[in-house]
Amino acid sequence: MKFYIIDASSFLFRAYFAIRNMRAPDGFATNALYGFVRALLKIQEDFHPEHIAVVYDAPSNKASRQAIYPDYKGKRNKAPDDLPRQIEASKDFCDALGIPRVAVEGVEADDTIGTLAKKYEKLGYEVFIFSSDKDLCQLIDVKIHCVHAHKNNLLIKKQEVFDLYQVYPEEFTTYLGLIGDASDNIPGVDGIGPKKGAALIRQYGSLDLMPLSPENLEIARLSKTLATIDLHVPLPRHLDGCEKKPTNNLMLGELYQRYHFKSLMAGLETVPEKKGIQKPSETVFIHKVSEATNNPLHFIKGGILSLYQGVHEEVEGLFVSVENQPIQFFSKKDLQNQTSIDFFKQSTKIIAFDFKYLLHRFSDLEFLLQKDFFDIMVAAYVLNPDSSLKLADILQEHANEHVADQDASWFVQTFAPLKDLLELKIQEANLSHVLHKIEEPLLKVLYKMEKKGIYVDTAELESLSKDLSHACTKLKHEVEKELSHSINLNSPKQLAQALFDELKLPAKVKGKTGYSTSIEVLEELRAEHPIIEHIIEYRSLEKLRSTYTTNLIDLVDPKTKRIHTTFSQTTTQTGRLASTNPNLQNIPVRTEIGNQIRHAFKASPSSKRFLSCDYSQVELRLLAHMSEDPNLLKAFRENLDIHRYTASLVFGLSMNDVSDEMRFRAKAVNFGIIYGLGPHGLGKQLKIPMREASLFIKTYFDRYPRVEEFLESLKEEARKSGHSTTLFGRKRPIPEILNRNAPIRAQAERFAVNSKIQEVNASVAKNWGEC
DNA sequence: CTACATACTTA
DNA sequence: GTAAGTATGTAGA
Repeated sequence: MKFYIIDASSFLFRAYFAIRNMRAPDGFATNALYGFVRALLKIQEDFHPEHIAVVYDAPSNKASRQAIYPDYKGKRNKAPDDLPRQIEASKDFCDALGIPRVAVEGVEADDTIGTLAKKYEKLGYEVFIFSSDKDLCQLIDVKIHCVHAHKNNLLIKKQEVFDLYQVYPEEFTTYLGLIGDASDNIPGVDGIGPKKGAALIRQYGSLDLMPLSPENLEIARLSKTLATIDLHVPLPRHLDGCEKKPTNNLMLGELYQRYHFKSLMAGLETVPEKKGIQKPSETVFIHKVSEATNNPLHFIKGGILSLYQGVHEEVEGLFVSVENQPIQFFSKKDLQNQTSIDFFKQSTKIIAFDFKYLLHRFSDLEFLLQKDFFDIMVAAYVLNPDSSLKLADILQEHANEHVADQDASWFVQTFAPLKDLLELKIQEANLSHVLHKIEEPLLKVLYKMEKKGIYVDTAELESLSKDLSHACTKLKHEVEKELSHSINLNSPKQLAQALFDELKLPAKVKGKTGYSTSIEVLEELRAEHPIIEHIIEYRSLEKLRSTYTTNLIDLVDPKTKRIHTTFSQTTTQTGRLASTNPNLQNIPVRTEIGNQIRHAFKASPSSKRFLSCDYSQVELRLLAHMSEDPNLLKAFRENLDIHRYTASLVFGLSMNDVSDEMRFRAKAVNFGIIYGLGPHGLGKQLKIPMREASLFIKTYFDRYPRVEEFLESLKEEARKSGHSTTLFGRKRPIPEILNRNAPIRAQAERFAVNSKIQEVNASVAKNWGEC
């Protein structure tokens, strides 16, 4: 037996903000109403509930929470003017659809929902609560679940709550007590957010055991009380049933008419037909058929398989299209059976969208990596790194097909013709080498790297994390002592107020939201006040702590005890890779503590060596190669210190006479050149006047004349063709190169200069064997 | 909740 | 002054 509870305000509020400008002919706003009705219809269609209730707020002005904390729900009281009428109207729709409504006088919906859920749980029902209010997570129990209707009916059980928040449902009120809840105006403890809150609960369990100041403990307790749902609301006796009654079609039709819901009106009688690609007549469900018969699969000999990952009838799996065959669907479980595996083994070629991700998700099919494959996402990226890589957009752009629907079986049958189109365009654009010789071999390597993961010594990170925590707390206290009040140093807003309003330090740089407190600004203020030093140190340490210790530890896979990053092959404008979850490309290295973090990456206990390799000055070497500048070539041929050498040329001294300051400046120019930097930028970087910087750059080009010519040729090429091209033919559109607005044009020129150098670098790194 | 801004990390 | 990603806070939908 299942019982469904719907949180009316959650749906109404959400729709109110999500849908714009919807009105009935008489001017009555209908945006929230429409979204709400759509949601009810969808729930009805998806779940066919027999026992169900829609719950409404009915708080009086003396609601109990306001008695405790006058500001409670302060923000929510500013409900928009045209919402209350829609809330009232929504009740008519419930009645027309035969769905019981529940509202208890003087009681908020949360409390009514909680009481109802517990009551029906006791009666032996499995309870599903539809709401996007996270407060309700505290109700989740073995037989009570929440459903996120806006996230494809995502079911939230105990474990999901933990996955989302790192706390269990029974700890949820404590959690809210700590972190607060902005939408309900529950204050929470200052400076404690989801991460800290969860960590405190993991470490100490209850509020009383936590190291909170008496003041904060008081706030946390009060907040917890406010966030706790009352499970003993007096329910009216007639609620015993909560049975769904038949829909009153006549009444529903009238309501649709009144509010002008034309699209829904159509739904009363017939289902509208879809346009575009013909929907396949049939999807064969392997998991159903294979149980019933012995020969379920549409076998192939040497066929091309199109694969697309998706969800069908609430089962995750793979849609497979073979020429002239019905679409076949394999659930994850199906893929473990040998007959299925044999089916895939017979194929000769695979067409997929994001093949690397697909293989991670269906690792039983890992062997497909050995086959000839074509990845639609990667191909579209090679053609144009700037365009959208969503499948629907690719179809639109390259095949002029409108597939707005997210129906996976529609997508998968477009793969074969789409592949032919993309392949043709790639040949025309001379990009076959990039796709087939660089990106496709790389995809396999990346898959293996991600799967293998990298070992990291978590004990070392834990210990660093503790040290950093202590150091940060101490620095924070020092700052608070000076200011004589508490402050959240992570808040630029609070910091700016303290520095520029309270301490009256000179504010210079302004951003969109107020005065900047960036590192450059703070460096300037160093001498002005002793706390600046503390703030600078806090900043860098807190960054290391939050991003590179705690977060990194969380990302160690419990099964493999290693970190498995995801490399994105299709993100950057220049052909570089990007790394996420975590980003392993920006592990600290510059500072002492940064280095300690990097050293936690080491040989795993079961291996002997950890090998680290790096190209030295690869971009400057490429610049030397492509420009053929004699001086730059000489420097690399003779293996000189390139920055020192540049300084000796620019300052007209022997290498031995170059001072550290001179080398520093030359280094800035060497790097700056690669980024297309001009006098303004160099001046800012080196803190010298623009005139001086300008002269500096001029001298630089005098000594490296072919470099100047080369950079100019890059801009010229972009002006002529509208894009940057590399040695291998990879292209990046640079449309603004002829823009009449000088700053925009200048930026486009910088893109043109940098893109080629960075692109060749990326291609060399991606596949040195082919270069 | 989502999107943006700020600040910081790397090559 | 190019190319990225993440944590955090904040405002507006």
